[in-house]
Amino acid sequence: MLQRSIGSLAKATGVKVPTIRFYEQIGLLPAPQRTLSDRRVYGEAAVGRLAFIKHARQLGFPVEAIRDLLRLSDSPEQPCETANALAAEQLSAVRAKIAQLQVLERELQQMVDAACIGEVANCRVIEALHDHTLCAGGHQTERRPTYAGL
Amino acid sequence: MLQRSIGSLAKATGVKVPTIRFYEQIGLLPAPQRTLSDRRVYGEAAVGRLAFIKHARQLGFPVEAIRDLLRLSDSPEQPCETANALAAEQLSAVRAKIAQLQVLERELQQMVDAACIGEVANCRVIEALHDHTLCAGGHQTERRPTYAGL
DNA sequence: GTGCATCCTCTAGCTGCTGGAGGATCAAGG
DNA sequence: CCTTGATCCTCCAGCAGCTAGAGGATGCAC
Repeated sequence: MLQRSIGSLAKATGVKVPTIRFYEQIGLLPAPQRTLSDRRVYGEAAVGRLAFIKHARQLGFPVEAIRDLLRLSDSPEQPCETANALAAEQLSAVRAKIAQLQVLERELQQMVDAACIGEVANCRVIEALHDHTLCAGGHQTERRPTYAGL
Repeated sequence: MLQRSIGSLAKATGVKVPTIRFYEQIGLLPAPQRTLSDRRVYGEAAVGRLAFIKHARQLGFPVEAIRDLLRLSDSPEQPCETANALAAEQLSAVRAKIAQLQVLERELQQMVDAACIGEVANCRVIEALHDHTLCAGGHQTERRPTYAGL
């Protein structure tokens, strides 16, 4: 069977070497075997697992959710409701983020549309930032996002 | 003129006390006067400045951009092109983020639509994460975003 | 005077990596 | 055999933008 160094695994998956070590450290990737000189040696399974992680991260799943998804993936006889729930949760987090950004987009658009040519004293952008009442006021404070960093 | 404690300023602006101290530390807010017992004392100007910062943060402006905007706001005889440019830059950053999230939204939607009822072995969600070719592949790795954290 | 709120500084933690220091090891060329 | 450069190791610091806690000093009302 094929054995890989960490650099080879990095090339195969497009995940950087320090990131792979980081995933091992936080327990997303199992600690691999080592050579006599303490170098990590990976089998083919690691490629699949790391690709899974990478894909999930690209979709914005937080690490804790990926941990759950990997556990599920490792035990295929389990019911898959949890996986569905995690995906649904992530979807709604993404949608919430989009909606929030669209509010910002509208307000920024207004600022940019009203852009002045003169001095800062008459600048609409600065003015709008000073006077919150000029905007729709729809943007949120958004502390402690419930789910993903995104 | 009205003098405020840090707690009062926090209440007046909706910005938390440690955050105010943090803004002072990174130089967004000037260091205020102190009482004999070393407590911070703010004037009314601080309310306006902090509200400005809060609003800009809500709009997703990164701290460095806010620093620039505050400098501009402090010297109203300057031309306001920089302010316009910062707003435009922020707008395009927000738009880019929205576009990226919409790609994720579509892919997650597909996953959720295909959600299975049985075991993980047949779970579409897990399968989609394993097999990148099942999705549009449009999502980016998005390392080192050029502008805002958002 | 007693108790609680508020303030102070300092430090560490959050997420998800990224990069560097300082050193060991490996493989290839001369 | 020796050198060179790539790769590997561990550990630690840093990014953004806060947030929270320790441990202690005041302030104020009853």
